Amino acid sequence: MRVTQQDIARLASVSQATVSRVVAGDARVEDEIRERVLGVMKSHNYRPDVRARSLRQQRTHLVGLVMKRDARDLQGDPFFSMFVSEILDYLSNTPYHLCVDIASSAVSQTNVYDELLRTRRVDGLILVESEPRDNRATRLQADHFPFVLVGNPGEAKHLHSVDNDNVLAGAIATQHLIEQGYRKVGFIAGPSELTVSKDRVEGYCQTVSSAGLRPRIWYSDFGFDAARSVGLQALSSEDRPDSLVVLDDFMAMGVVDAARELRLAVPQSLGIVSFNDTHLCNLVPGGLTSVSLNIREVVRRACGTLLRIVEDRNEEPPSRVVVPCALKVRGSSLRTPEVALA
Amino acid sequence: MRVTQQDIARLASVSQATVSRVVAGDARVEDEIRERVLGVMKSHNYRPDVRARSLRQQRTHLVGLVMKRDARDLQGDPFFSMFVSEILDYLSNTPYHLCVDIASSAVSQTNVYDELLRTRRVDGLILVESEPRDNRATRLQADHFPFVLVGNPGEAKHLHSVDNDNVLAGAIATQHLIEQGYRKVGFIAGPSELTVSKDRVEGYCQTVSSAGLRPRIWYSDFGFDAARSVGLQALSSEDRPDSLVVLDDFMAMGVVDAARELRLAVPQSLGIVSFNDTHLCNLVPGGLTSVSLNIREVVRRACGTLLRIVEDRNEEPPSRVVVPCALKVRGSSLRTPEVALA
DNA sequence: TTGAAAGCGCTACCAA
DNA sequence: TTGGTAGCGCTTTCAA
Repeated sequence: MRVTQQDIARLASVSQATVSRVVAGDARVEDEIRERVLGVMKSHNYRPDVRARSLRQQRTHLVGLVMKRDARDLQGDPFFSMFVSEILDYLSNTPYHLCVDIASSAVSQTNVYDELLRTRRVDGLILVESEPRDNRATRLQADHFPFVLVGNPGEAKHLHSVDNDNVLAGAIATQHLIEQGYRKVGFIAGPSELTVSKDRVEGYCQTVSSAGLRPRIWYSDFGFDAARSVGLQALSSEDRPDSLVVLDDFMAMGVVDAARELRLAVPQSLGIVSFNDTHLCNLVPGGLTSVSLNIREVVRRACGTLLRIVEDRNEEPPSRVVVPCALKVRGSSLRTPEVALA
Repeated sequence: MRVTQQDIARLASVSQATVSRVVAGDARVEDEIRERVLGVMKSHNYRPDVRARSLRQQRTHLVGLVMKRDARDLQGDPFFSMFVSEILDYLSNTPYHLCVDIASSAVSQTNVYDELLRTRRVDGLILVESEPRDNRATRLQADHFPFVLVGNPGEAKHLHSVDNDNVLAGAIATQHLIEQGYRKVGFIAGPSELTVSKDRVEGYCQTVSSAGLRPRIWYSDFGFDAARSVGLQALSSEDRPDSLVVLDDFMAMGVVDAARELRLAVPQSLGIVSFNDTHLCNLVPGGLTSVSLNIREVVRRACGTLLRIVEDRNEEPPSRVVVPCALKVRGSSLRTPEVALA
């Protein structure tokens, strides 16, 4: 059977309350007694039961991550593993653990929300990839539930969020291609409801317009295969773009593959810029130019905020953190490679 | 304040025990009363508190995944995201959730073990990438704690495990290269203590020996960069191998990059075969030949077993499941491409 | 069929 | 400084 504080108390001839104090590191315990209790705890390999503690303290020391995407789309997506491993890295220096869930449909999403939060399974949530009219956030707020949105809160102002300026990111990517001399700059976006996608498209549109160019936009699902087939379609169209901004590295790899199939040389016949700056960028011959969103920093800020508002029971006023992004130029967008070497 | 069964009971003019029965779906409640209680529950948006339930039932409905690797190595590793997303996919049809942790050093590993298990944070564990002398398994067994090892249990027989036959997998990869006419077949392994690595090396050694060839083995850390530099080293050696078996796809990408830098054509001057058959395999021009370990099946069997032994309190006798693996031939190992097209 | 009550293991309050 | 004790919200006997 399991060893409880009651058992330790009996064996050390003290009250259970005293054992609790020793566990909590309370100073008001005589050294001699403390030693005795610690000795018994050690010899019986005692560890407190977090379930009881959670119930009592109204705190589980668990934070939830809800990815809003189909599990199959996540397959091999490096953004996901970067994101998760950065969270784990951050939490490993705290008493918190991570509970991951995934929700694709709106229904399962509400279920996850209910199961995770209303049941008090987790103390707080990290939300990613919100839609503009995201009812999750509204519901969480109504319940005064601690959460941090990684993404653009849009209209919803009174919430904690950490994000890049994705309009800017889209603009940076586009501007770079234009500066490299591309004139038919296209954009392969993600699902059209997503704010990340919308924002980058907006930055893209502003930039091509300013340059007197015409926008060409294609929407694709996430993932290699989806982007690959949309890429094939885009590159087979009559008015073929000479360069593409692609929503993320993984999708960009699909586009690279499409270009390969159509025997379009990158970057000569097709310039490519994407986002996230994951390891994938080094896998393309010559490298894939990508806008680094500094995911590590985004995650650290998000986790930091979340733990703070969890600890102070959501008293802290809503904050919005914008993490700067930066273009990482590699071969896929360099029509003039000698410049890169300079 | 939070709505409890007590509140519902008062509002519905019944006892708290009756509310509990309604929640549990107990048949012994009069229909009229059930309706009334359900009505109050709905109108007050009641959800049971899993913390209290966990304490009472001695069950958290949480399973733990402990990855034994440095968080930074996980960056962008598609194996990780495949593994996790398959688990999430499986669990989404069950009342269980996933708690992920990561441990690099032996110390942090013991901490994770203690924190997760002895504190009863999770009901059971999935262990991956064991070393041969893995004390985690021994400790877990001593405590009669439900867990499933994904990997080779080695000497430790009396535990649940799910695995591929990695000796066979190593042999299949090697045999394929030999059949393709490569004669200096090398192996870039992972950390030498790891059983996966050991087993595949063993299969490799057996196969090259049977073919009258000499083994050439290099050890590398996980990850793209580490494999890349070991690859550079291997391919710069005097007695350069004409082909390489690489421990996983991600590392293989590093080797591909190394080959590119050394201007070695794949597959003409260098044949490559790796393991896992992740999406990365399609990112290499011509494709990367890889041994599919059928991760989805491995995960499903592991989760299935784990939930069974969690539910029956570890009564089920230890089982070992071996999931078959299969070679997926792509361009990186095909010296005679026309054969592939046939 | 229903309610009263015990208790899961812990924290924290109040007395002594 | 220590012990007694009241819950945290729930499930599950045991009586009624």
